[in-house]
Amino acid sequence: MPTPRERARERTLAEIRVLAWQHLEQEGAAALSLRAIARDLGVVSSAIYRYVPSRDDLLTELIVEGYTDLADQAEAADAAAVAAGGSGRGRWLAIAHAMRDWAGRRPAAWALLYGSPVPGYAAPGERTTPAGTRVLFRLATVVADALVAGELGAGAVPPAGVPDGVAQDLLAAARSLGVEGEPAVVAATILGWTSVVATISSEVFGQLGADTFAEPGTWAGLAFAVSADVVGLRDDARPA
Amino acid sequence: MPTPRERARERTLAEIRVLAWQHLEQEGAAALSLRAIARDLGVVSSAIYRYVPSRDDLLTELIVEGYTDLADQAEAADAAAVAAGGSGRGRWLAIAHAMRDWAGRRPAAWALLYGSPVPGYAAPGERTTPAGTRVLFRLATVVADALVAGELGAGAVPPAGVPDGVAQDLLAAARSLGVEGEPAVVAATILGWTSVVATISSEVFGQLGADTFAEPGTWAGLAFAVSADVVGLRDDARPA
DNA sequence: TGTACATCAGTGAACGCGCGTTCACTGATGTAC
DNA sequence: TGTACATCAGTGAACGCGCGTTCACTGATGTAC
Repeated sequence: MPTPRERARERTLAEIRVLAWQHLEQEGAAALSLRAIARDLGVVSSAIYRYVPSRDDLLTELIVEGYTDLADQAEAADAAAVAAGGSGRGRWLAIAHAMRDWAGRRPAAWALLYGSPVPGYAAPGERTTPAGTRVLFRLATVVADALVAGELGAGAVPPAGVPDGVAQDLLAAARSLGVEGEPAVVAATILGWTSVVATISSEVFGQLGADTFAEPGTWAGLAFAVSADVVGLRDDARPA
Repeated sequence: MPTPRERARERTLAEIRVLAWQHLEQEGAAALSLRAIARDLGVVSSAIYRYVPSRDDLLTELIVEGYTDLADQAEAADAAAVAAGGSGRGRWLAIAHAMRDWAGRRPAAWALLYGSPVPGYAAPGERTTPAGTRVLFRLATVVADALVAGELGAGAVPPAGVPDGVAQDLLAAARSLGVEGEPAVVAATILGWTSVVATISSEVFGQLGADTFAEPGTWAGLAFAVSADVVGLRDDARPA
């Protein structure tokens, strides 16, 4: 049973995280400041150091939290698709849309994870990688399941099209995620994932021009469908 | 004929731009500081204001310069491909590789153009858009030329796959670039371009894990080839 | 060619702001006897 | 149940740093007569 003091500490820590995310959403990662958080917390600036070792450490924690939240959403969407009897393509699209929804709700969090690096800060890989690879791992699982189920058609990467060196690297990368697969399939999965991330980023960062699409969701849907094609995930309704 | 004073001014302005790029390359856009530039210029901080109206204005100038330099490279690569009798696919790949080379040489410049937005700064579209759309325009031209030459096979976007609303938006966007085309072709072009940009960004920003690929260039080559497939640019040697 | 005036680059001080982090301290909460 | 001590949240002052921008100024360079 936690003591009152411990519960107060937990509450304060949670509030710090909430405030940190608010600042991040409003001013971006580079502007995240412990002093500003202390101000909002109604506490003198040095008091923050009772809860957070340093600014960079807080940033790392937020990154891990962001990856975790995103992955939770993506996995929940996938689980729902599986429960509804969705095909591999359906699962892929469900994950992509869940990622996009998340990014739309938390644009600065998306920028923190998939935007340009924060100047003067290097994320410690050993803390961020486990959470950071969860979504890609799930997508790889979807593809692996589709392969087993015989749902995987020809993707955009011909088996003979993967140079030897790249094939080696792909197999190693896949193995480090705990999945196995043909180099061409792994390559197509990574390309598809890159394409999903890029579609979302271009929308969140406004790179296509903010007013190009009246309904960005429709455009994203088209882009996601193409990413599924690239991977080779055909639907029953749309055989290869 | 420029007076000596005018020439000195030009030289100082040029030196300011060089120093600004150096700082950008080293610390990122958010850390770009007029005071630091003045220091490097060997001049008191306020003297910068004889040359630059404000920090944000300098940033805008650098963005335009970056887009311009990138587009120059891309167009030169395309022109060389044309001169060498390259196919549409060859031209597309030449442009993609030129973009990647440029990004490799100037990673911070790439981040400035295609990374997450600089906090607290909003680029004035009327100054950046003309330079910013040149590369996409060139790619669209390549696709249009390939269509005329009968080189354009089926892309990843089926003509019936483009929802009406999106088709409208695509035609409008294409027209604003000064090109015409079927919605499906325009959509595929934008998707291909997005994919090229994403491939380069993931490499420059280290999103795939810095050490995933022993030869990142080979991976990029594969990704670019797939992007050309998405657009429908088949080679003589690799018919659809 | 020489002089009077205008232009302009660069100076130095200042304003007001923000930041991360350390340190000795007060005073309340929790714990062991 | 009461007392003595340890733990810990929060204070307030300080260090040393950086930033953008303004302003009155000096002194050299350029121009018109």
